[in-house]
Amino acid sequence: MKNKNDIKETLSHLDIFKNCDKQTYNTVTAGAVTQIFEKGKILFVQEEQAERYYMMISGWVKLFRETLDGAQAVIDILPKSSIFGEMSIFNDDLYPYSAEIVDNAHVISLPLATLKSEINKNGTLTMNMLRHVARHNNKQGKEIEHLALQSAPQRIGCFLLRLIDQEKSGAATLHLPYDKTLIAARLGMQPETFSRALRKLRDATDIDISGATITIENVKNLENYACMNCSSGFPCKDLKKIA
Amino acid sequence: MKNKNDIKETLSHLDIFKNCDKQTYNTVTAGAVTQIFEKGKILFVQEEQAERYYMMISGWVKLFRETLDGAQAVIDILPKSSIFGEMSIFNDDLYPYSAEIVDNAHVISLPLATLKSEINKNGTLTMNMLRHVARHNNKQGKEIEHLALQSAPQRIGCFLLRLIDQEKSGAATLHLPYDKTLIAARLGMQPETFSRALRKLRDATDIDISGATITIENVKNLENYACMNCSSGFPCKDLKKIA
DNA sequence: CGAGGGTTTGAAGTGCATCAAATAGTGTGG
DNA sequence: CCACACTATTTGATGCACTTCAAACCCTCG
Repeated sequence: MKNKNDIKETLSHLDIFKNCDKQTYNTVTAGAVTQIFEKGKILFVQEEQAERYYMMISGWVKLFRETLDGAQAVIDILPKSSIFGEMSIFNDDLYPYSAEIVDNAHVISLPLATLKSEINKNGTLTMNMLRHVARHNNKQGKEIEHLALQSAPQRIGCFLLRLIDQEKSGAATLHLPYDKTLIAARLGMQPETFSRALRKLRDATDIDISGATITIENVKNLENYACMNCSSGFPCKDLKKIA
Repeated sequence: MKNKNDIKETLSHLDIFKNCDKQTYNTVTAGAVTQIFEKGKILFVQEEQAERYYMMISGWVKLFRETLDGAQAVIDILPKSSIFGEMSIFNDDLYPYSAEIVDNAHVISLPLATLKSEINKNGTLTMNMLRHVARHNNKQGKEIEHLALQSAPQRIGCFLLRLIDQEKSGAATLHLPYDKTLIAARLGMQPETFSRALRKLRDATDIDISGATITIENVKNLENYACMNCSSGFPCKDLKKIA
């Protein structure tokens, strides 16, 4: 359990609060509360009146939209230290997507109203929001490109590359975060396609797969394969930086 | 030919300059010049050092990115009163895409440097940029959804709906702006696919096609077909609002 | 051990891309 | 005004990638 000071400490690392003066910071974080949610919990649904925005401390959330015929588009699956729901202030105060916890999670939520009113008053905060939104923009741009130009195995490769932390030239081991069906949805493909595409990727790049654990001996190899028809040069650099 | 006052007048309608004080406005628009370009003119290429941003007065520009293997992804094709290149200030001052005139055009260009420095000083301008970027975000989000969930005929239908100005329930006539090959690229499909998909759309929705002129007797019909698996309800409302 | 969800595999279908060629349109110079 | 050249658009045939439907296989957990 976190107390008030812990919460403030955690929040202070967020991009959008960088360099903010004490006063503003205190105002904006005033209504913060932490909560624990289990897998399956729906935090909010799209088009609902937006009251609060959220920050992940641990666990994973799925952001998605549903179409009239019931199909679901997974927009993103966010790890810890990501924030979401904050874009509602530019969307007539309606959530632009739904959010569901997909792995037991610890989150902080904050009121949108104070953020919104402070943005109108405080220059630094506004600049931070601007930078934040602009980055998000870049990320989405890449996403569009990937959907249009990459094959299923390449999209998986790109996804794996973004999971690798260190920039080591040698081998890397990682294990997949949430379940494979979800990853498939995140990458816009069917579970079956994911399974087959992963095998194809293995055959093409000498990565090793055992269950949810993947070992990549030669990262460069994977980069060559995955980033071949991506415009942003090799390691999709911009995508990794962004929460 | 526009003189200095005409230019300022034109620019004052831009979203990003809304409500700005005289002082700021004059500073930011100081280096504005208008130019006329012919079809085929490349204004700038991706990753190039960004010095200026642009506003279309007439004609069309194509924004695109090229991948390592030479494939081209058309990001957007913008009509008059759109601005572009301005996002470079959040992209390390490099243009995030290339821009090519696709129809003889009249444009105003402005220096990025002043915009950037003013944004740091002026609250209203910053807020405007923020709103601008946030809208762009919404638009891109929809774009991703469309790529993932809509069929080729549906994407064309959606494109047509966005071209219809009036919200009349009856018939609507419109003619396609730039050539069909470009529309196909904009929608992420091959020209052949476009041609076939357009026929399929015609068969499904009773629209009438003769050359570049399209008559839609029953708009609701088209909406039903095109927006069926789109999450943003019927007439893709948000997309239309944005330049 | 047995139930149930996640994952893989197989077979068949669909949609879009690609290659190739015919056709329609457009602008040119004679 | 016509013939030619050139480009846009359409049409056909074929192939590949991903989806869909179905069934088997795991694996975990009660």
